[in-house]
Amino acid sequence: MITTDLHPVDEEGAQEFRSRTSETYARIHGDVVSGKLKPGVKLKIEQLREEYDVGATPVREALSFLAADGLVVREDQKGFRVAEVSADEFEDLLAVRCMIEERALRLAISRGGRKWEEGIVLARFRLSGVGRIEGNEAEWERHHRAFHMSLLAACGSSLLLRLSKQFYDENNRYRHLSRLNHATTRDVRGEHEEIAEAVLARDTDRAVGLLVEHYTKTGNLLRIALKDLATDGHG
Amino acid sequence: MITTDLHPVDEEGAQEFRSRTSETYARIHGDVVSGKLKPGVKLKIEQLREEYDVGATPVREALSFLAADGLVVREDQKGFRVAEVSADEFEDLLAVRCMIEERALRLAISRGGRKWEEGIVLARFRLSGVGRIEGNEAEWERHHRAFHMSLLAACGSSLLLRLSKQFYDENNRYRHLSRLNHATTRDVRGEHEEIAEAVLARDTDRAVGLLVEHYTKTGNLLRIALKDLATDGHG
DNA sequence: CTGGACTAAAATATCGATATTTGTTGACGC
DNA sequence: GCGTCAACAAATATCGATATTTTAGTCCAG
Repeated sequence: MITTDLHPVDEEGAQEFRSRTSETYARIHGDVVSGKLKPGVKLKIEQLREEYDVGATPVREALSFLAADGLVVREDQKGFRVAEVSADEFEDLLAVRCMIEERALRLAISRGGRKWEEGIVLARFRLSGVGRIEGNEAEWERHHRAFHMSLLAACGSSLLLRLSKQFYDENNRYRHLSRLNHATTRDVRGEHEEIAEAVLARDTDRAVGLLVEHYTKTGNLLRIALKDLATDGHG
Repeated sequence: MITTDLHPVDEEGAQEFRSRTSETYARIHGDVVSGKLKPGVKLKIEQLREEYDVGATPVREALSFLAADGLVVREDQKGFRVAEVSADEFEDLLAVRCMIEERALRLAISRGGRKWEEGIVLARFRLSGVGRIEGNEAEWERHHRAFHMSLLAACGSSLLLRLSKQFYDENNRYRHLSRLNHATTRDVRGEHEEIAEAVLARDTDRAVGLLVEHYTKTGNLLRIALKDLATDGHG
């Protein structure tokens, strides 16, 4: 297992953290992904120190980790800032993500066993259960991430899983920044059902096709929203 | 540009660092990749502090960054240690790396222009110039990395480039750990020439085939060496 | 012996303070 | 005016010291 426990929660939320650094990492990570911390914003240590009520060391450590993740950019002697977004970067991300997840999904379908199937069923059930009524946003987000990861869980490659999670989060940031409601725009729930069915039926090509289409559809919407963001978002 | 300047040198070596953190990161990174710091060993802050003559903060920041890179593992309240290696992890790495580089190479060949070609020619020349006589190891390593990256440089995807570099380094660690001499075992120089020729001739399929074969060959040797490492390396 | 609980030592994680660097403002000379 | 440079202010990077947690060792009860 290459990954470190600094990474955000995978399944159940509301864990307790064993270090200030982990907690601070999770919080900043969440704030960047959710768009609360906007692209390009300067991340002043003193400010974050106060915001999260913690010392400078955990803040700097969390930011260092985030920098390697790609969500934050560091420049020596000039501190940290939230990574910029752009249409080009997004295209790049989407394409690489599709490639990674396709591979992971194919492997998972060929290798996955009973336990993997049950994980998908469970994740699908949870996701379908929580409507996106306001207040449940966070919970829906968590279940949505868990669902998508459950599909790949049995791929047998910790590297592919790590990358899938990382890119999921990065893509998610774009979605939030575009204020794209996701669930309201299309029949996302239906798409999830379809994907889950295809996967569980071991219909590999169909599953991959649906998954990539799922991402591409969102991508197309994001692409449009990004243009607006680029034009009026300067300020 | 998502990457941060903490990453190790890409082209010319012997740069000066603008912060203790960068320098410490580069040094630890080098020591892990070169195998001087062996898999599983505990990275005690105090010890590193002394070794690199630097405070605790830069050390911890560098380690946090390395943890996200995957070269180091962190466990809350238990500090850092060098990431373990295993045959399985290596297979995983090799497979993902081939996929990533294949994509990057195809894109580079289709998109690359005059400048990209010149970069390859230059890198090939430099690599061929420095024989692997003892003492030149470091220089050869640098040119070798630069050569492989020059092939992909024009792929147009900063993400693919970032991943390629990361996986190159990780693969390189396995090579060093296996004490595989690389250059002596096969006609590696010839392979590099062949690859460069195919790439410059824009013979995409051949280039990809050669590159993947190049990695796979090394992989096969590493696989053997790894078994030995696993059996007698316990100590 | 064996195992659990307590103690001492080591190492981590964290804070508060300081030195260095960068950014900014405004006076001065051209 | 306009660029330049110096002093000041802000922020970063870094250190040294402290609190907390883990680890190792030891002693006794069973």
